[in-house]
Amino acid sequence: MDAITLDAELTAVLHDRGQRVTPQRLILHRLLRAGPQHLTAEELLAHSRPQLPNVSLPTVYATLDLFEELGVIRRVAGTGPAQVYDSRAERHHHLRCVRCGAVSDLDADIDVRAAARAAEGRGFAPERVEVTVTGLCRACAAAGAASAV
Amino acid sequence: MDAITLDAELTAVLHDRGQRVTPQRLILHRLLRAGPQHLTAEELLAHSRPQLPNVSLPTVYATLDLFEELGVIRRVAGTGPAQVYDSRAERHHHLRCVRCGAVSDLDADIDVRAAARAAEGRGFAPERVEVTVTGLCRACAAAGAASAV
DNA sequence: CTGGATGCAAACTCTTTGCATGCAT
DNA sequence: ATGCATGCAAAGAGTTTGCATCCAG
Repeated sequence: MDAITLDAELTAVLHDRGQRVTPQRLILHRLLRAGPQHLTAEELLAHSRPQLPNVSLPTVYATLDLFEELGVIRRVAGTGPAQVYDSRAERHHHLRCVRCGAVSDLDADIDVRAAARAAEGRGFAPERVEVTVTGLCRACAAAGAASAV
Repeated sequence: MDAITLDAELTAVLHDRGQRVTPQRLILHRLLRAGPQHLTAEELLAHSRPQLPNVSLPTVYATLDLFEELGVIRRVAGTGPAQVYDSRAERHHHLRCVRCGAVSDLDADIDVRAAARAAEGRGFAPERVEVTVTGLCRACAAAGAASAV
């Protein structure tokens, strides 16, 4: 299956699966394509309010689960309380600020084969290898240097 | 500061910080050293029951926070509901099963400098680089092959 | 029509907070 | 004696579930 990046593609995939094409799904999908790459369910709900005044949080969660199953989005592994979803499903890596919790993409050519091989050697069937760099983002590093007097 | 792996070292560090050496802290520290490497607060509570019948969950959380601050343990980035703590603080990587959620260590020599350099290039001050391999653990791969008929 | 999807409300889990008591120093 | 740490209870945040209604097919 190819990437799902248009309304028509989402529609086709849903039909194939015998699932329905609802305004909520189409609009949330559009918002995920157009909006911030990393967001929580609550944030997506807030973004959708103008176009879907009555959308509910359970629907947002259900839709995010569905989109994750379709490979449209991914959950970002993290240590905070709220799940962060990533509207880019393709393989890439992340920076996470330990102070403000912000997540941003790290597009770097990291050789990850050693990790996959090591995992296979332990009987593990790797699907994905993700590299996460934790530290201080530019803003927090600056603020930290000032406040750490 | 060196690694804290003995009661005496924990005692010394706590004294240095003007904090108290309580039975709860000592026993939880011992359990973390001796028990499973990856566990949740609830699991640690359960493990501590025999030795600390009255210990409470808030105390476990407070102690885990403290130990994380001391660099004794680490939180494992994940997508599940419950925080998983790792009693090994030294740098290593993780395998996470997408089916059963199990976390295990991956000790592999992965060259992570490219990621750190890329992060620095974006104004990020990297503290740690972690590689997480997601996929199916041996048990779930076997079960999946059977049930995915 | 029919059944999957939605919205609402409530339940549930995990984690944090407030406060009185207790204990390490 | 001092005040940090604990235990209990309750609150809070995030997520899931149950169920009646609605709407896409």
